[in-house]
Amino acid sequence: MMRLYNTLSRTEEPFTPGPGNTVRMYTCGLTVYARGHIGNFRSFICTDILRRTLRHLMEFDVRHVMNFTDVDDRTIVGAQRSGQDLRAYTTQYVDAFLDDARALGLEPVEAMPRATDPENLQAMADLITVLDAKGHTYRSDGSIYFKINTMPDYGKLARLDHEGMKAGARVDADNYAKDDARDFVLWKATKPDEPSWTVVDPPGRPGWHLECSAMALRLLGEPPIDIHTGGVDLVFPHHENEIAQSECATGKPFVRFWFHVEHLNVDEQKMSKSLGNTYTIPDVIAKGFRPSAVRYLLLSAHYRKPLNFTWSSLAQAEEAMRRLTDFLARLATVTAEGAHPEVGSRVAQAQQEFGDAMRSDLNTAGALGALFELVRWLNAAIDSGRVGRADVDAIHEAFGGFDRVLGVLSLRRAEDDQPPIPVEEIDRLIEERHAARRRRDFAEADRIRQDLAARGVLLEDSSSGTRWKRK
RNA sequence: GGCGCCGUCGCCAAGUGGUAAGGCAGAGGUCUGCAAAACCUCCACCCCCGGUUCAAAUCCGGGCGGCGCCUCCA
Repeated sequence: MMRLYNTLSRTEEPFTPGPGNTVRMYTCGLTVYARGHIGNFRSFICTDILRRTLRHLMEFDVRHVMNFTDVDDRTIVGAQRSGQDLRAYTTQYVDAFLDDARALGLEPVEAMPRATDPENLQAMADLITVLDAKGHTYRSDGSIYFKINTMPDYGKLARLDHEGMKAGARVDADNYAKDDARDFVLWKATKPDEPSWTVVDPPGRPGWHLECSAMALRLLGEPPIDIHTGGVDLVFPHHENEIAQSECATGKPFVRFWFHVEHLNVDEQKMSKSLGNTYTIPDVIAKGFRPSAVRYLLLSAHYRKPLNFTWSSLAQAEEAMRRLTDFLARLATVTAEGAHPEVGSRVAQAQQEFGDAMRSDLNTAGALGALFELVRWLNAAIDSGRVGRADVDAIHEAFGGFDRVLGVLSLRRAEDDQPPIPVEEIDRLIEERHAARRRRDFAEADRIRQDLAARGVLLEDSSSGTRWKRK
């Protein structure tokens, strides 16, 4: 049994899918007005870990939808400024997202709808029609609003009370058009030079919250869906309003589990574009780090805790990964035949600990702890000759299982498979160095190693030969 | 003002009632042509003050400090 924290109840609850063995989940994806930064990707990576745990550890089927918000104030302004059509403008950021997602090892999801896809706009129009019929809407200045006071339990997710909002002294700047400051727009009136769609009367463009409800209900079927994910900043108003629209339209609970990922901070402050403290994957690569290290760092802390990003912690992640990959590479040096029962039982113990940690509300740090303890034990066993080829097969299988959940070792391996120097040249230089060492010309041997190191390839000698790795 | 998250070794980070996982960095050793890698040893009374308990980092109360949301935001 897996336990998962549910924002709706503010407690950890046992998780099982709804009817059948299929988990239906929805993730609020990126607004494609700019390249996503690693703060955005923290939430996507944590969601990916959730997805992988459900699939590969719990062995559920998963139907996972992650959307792109490709129409809002920022995308419209961006498109206008660049003189591009909205679709063309947003597509470049969709593509950039897909590149970054691949670099970070995100599993492809079952559907990635865009808000402006015709079938999604139609779904939004249908939702408005139902909400109209049930008396949850009103029109004002060409926009269509959702009327909060038609929903008795509005606010159950964020648990904000009206009094608190009033005392906050910060009120919506354009609430003059609304009956109640808390009412939100379903369908926005557009200015003459803005993109507009006619599926709804009056023509206009989608409100942000409406998109997600429409796409989730269209692509995931009968509510309630099992899990809905996003960053903590989406709890209010976005997710609260999704609940309002969806539940008032369908008359059923919208979502069973709300999964929210805490922020990635920089200098103890939220990483966000408005603060100008963001880093993208290309930024990280330009600094000499690898996407796998970013993935490792972002998954190494619990998803419900704030994580402060520093270049130093990224470097630490890089080193931690190196320990794991060095160990896996070392397995190739084991040549003895046979199997050792105590290796098998130690591996099984680690698998148990790993699974227990992940099932406990995705305790990735605890799971990594189990992994490193196993690595130390196995390294010692190899040192003393207590590991055979048959054990190595079992070890590889176990690590394959760990990595189907973490998705970081294979990512690292894929990066390592693309060394800065052609493999044939590395092999040739290693051979030359061997020759030099055989004639005890250590000056030449060291020169070759230093030359390779300067070009990003490190050599390690051992009794079973020399192996290379990327710096 | 309301709703939340958080404060554990130099750094990162688990643990949420029985006396502190793991990673990085550091010190000493083993191994080694050198260098790595690996292994061994060492390295924390858990923000403060009360309380509950045989027993608290872990529960309760009160502080102090950091952050987020309440307005577009992963």
